[in-house]
Amino acid sequence: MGGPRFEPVRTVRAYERIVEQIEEAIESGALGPGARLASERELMVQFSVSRSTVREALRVLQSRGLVRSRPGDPNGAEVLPFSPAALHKSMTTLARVAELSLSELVQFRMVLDAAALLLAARLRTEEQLEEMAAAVERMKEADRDTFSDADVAFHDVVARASGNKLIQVCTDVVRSVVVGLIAGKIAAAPDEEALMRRSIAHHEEVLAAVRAGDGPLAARLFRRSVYDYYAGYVPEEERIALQALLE
Amino acid sequence: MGGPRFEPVRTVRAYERIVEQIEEAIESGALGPGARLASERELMVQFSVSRSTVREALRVLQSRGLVRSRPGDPNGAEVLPFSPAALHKSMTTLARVAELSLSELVQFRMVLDAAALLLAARLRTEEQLEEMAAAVERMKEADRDTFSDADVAFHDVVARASGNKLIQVCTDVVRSVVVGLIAGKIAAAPDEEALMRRSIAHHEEVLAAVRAGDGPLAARLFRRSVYDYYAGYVPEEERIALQALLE
DNA sequence: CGTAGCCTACTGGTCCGACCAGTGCACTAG
DNA sequence: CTAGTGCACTGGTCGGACCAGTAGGCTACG
Repeated sequence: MGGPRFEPVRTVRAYERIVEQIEEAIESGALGPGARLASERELMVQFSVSRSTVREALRVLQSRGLVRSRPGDPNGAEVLPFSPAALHKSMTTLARVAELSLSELVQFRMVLDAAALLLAARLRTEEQLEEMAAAVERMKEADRDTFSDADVAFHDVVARASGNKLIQVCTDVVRSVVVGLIAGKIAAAPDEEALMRRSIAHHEEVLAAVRAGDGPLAARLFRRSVYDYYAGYVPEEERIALQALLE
Repeated sequence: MGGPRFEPVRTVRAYERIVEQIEEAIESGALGPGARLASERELMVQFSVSRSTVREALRVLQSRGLVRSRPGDPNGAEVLPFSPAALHKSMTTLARVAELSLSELVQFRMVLDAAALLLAARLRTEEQLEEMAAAVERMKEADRDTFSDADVAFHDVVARASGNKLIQVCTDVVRSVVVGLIAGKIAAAPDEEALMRRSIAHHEEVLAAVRAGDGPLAARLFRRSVYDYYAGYVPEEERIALQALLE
């Protein structure tokens, strides 16, 4: 004992090394969006591996949303601009295997969008205010199908105005996961017409608060709005958890 | 014109179909954690595809953190319990390619952990309060290396006490991404000793607020604590964005 | 001379068969 | 009965093959 300290060696697969290298090139910016990787047959020469190994690496990169392959493309795989698709996928998986309840997701949305409003109330530009107002107008004239589009547009502007890209992406992801979950239980929807009218009124109040620069008020109003909108979908015993965020 | 409406056909690759099927089995619970998939050679019979195709599907599932393969394992791939590893990976990628600033990440942490505190102040059990207290005690006796472990432990209990698994996972992910980013610029660290003392004092105040059931106070104190701790790492022009959350 | 259409040289998707280095278990030799 | 060995599997990697696409050059026709 007391000899040289050996470290356990971690056998690392060939395809993982390839993933690491290409990933590094993309994340460091050496390969920007739109750039092309060499063809699989050329990559197998560059990496000195077989095509199977190259392909397994590309599959991983593709599942992470970093590249895309198209058959017949004379160039190799294309480097994609970042998209929250992978984040969305992970969160959807989380929602299913961890059995996330709707109330947990709605809670999360209340937290994130409220934070976005808090920041947006301070940092929004005049132009963004106009965009928000336009979105609310569209909500008024919308029917059942286009209503949520306008709703999304409103909150998208808010998220952008927050100046925090992470908040922007996450609000987007969470919102779509919630919508996906709601879609499954649309049958249980209460009176939609009344919900829409109420939601519009709330949005106008929120917009006014943002315009006035009162972030805390906007956040508070928004949480109330979300609660009102989703409470009908949430089992009664879970509503208490949502109310905890209303204060 | 006016003929039957045709929909564009999306060519779907064989390995994607396999991914879908296995994914569905896992997410629906038909295959729980610890369950074993058949061996690759058997799967290629079941799906009527070649082993390459099976392997590409498994690579994708593996990169999503759903299964793990080990060479020599007499059973097939193992179904893993959900881990936020995939979520973590996606967010790290986002941080790099979207060039997330440290302040954006810290901001996100302020928002999420504050929300966790807000909920925990209402829902925490006596036992969890004791865990939090124990973590703070460990912070007092810790040196530079173990300090952040105790810090993490404290906030982990809080996140658990919030009763929201999504918040729990996301706080964890964001925290480790922040730590990973900080580690790169540890050279720029200000006086750590003073930071630690101050952080401990703040944690005690937060704990007291949680014990008293005053969520808003706990959240406010926490945001201040995070700000004090990280402000030194953040470029001056970005601090304003953080201060917006202090109110 | 210009252009419409074909043709070829690529691409990725899939399949097959093979070999290697591990692992676990049954079987055997002590 | 136990210790040790070998076998029958596993996944990882390789090489070659074929197919269905695509893009762009080339040819033949107007």
